[in-house]
Amino acid sequence: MKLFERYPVSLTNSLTGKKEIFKAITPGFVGMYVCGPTVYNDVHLGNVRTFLTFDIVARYFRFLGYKVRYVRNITDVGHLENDADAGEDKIAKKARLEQLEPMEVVKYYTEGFHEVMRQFNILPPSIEPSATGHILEQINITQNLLDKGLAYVSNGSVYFNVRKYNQTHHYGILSGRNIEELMESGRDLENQDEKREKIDFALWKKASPYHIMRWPSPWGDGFPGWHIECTVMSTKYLGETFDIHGGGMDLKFPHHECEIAQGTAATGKPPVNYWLHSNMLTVNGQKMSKSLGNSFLPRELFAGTHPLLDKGYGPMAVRFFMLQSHYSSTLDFSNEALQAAEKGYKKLINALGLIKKMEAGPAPGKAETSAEFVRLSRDCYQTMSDDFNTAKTLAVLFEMAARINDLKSGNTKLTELDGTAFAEFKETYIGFMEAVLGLQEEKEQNDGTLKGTIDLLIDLRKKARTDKNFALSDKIRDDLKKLGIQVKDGKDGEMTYSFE
RNA sequence: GGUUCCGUGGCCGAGUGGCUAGGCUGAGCUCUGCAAAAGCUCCUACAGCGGUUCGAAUCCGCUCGGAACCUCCA
Repeated sequence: MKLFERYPVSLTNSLTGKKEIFKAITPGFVGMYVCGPTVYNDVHLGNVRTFLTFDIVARYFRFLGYKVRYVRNITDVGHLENDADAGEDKIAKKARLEQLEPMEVVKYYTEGFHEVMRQFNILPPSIEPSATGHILEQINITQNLLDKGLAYVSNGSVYFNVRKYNQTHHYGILSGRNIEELMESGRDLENQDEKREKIDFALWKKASPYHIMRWPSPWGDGFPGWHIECTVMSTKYLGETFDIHGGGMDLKFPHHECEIAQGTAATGKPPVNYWLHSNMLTVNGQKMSKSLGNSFLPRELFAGTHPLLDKGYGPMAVRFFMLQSHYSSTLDFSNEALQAAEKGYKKLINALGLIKKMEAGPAPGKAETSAEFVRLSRDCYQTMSDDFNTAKTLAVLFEMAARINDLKSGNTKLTELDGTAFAEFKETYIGFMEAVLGLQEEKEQNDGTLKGTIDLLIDLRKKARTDKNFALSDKIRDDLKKLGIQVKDGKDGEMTYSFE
């Protein structure tokens, strides 16, 4: 029996607002699309949270034995400033401001994005398509929608006819809106006389003579609208209907709503079975965003240079911090919370190091103790299968860590466990820590010289303790502590150390 | 104004009808030459008011407070 049959995953589908049992379109396979970054600027921590959420989703599905095709795009054209149809292209604007080729902007920030993903141990997707690499497909689907009468050409641009679509489908199905309300509440924007209705959105935009990003099309030189790229790239690599579409909560409307409308209009089928939305990272209760000026850059966080931080935090501590809450809840970012997370993270990592070195004997062990270890192992699967509840899973891992420390200190003897129970426990703890949650040891910044020097001091301290020269042994320990190296005395004279 | 969500112990945060979440902090104990680490114990909460129910943090209503979306945003 496959793991995913034993621990079926339930997830909250934004489309229905309910928790549903996940059923793959093709048994054993998962197709997932996630809206990636627009590469016109540095990614901040709020962005990281979303990509972390779906990293966990992909990792867990794989861990359960699914074959996952995870597509996450790079938006390198078409994402407009201010308003989806009247503003300036974000990439083009940045390129103009910095006097760069658009592709220079794109390359620079794409690499920056990848570097940040690596630092947080967020695994790369299976396919990372870019919008500019799919101009033809975007033109084709736009033509398709025109042919079906669901789009219209206006002054060299092409717009999706929302009202027409709404006659046979529900525009607003995802965000719980109806077009009458939208017509009333939407803001009146300038330069929109090209559109028949203000809720219509651009599939293709005509390029002004000065616009630097442009492609020829049946409607003249121009560039694709924002929403269409995701429809094109998701269906191209995952099929007309695929399993999961993810993204940040703030993309639910209008972006994902438009994707549903376009996709459904083009193929006659709903594009996605399960919509997943990750909630926002907040600072003092407010959404972290570039426009509000309250965003943190990863490098500010690592170095501790942001005014709101007392010190720097490693990417793994931050990863742990984010995993302590459920992806569907907002998470408030604060110095205190981060400090607490750092300590908790170290506890789990310490236990990870310990259990890796432990081996159980073939002894039959005590039934009661063995049963508890097995129960904890299964709880990990149960909590993760319950809508990827990483917070609950961490709670189980903390219990497991306590048991590991018991084994280390001898409170529980390894011989009390039967071999299979211990093996399952060990495999589960390591698997959930590393493969599922992606928590690993922070990269040590020390080299061989430092390590050798510390080992020498430790040897001297051992000698001093054997000689009962506690003044000297304490001095070595205290002075190392001042340098940020914590020496711990174990039983039978062994010593370990860790960096703080 | 419309749509949606949230308000949990000193702090962060799970939890959607009955059973200890967990982490951090603080106090105590055990272990230790002393520490650290670790284990154990304690501090035990659900914004307010009303209702449903044998029973509610969990369902319903109202009030107060906060947030997101309706404009680019992960």
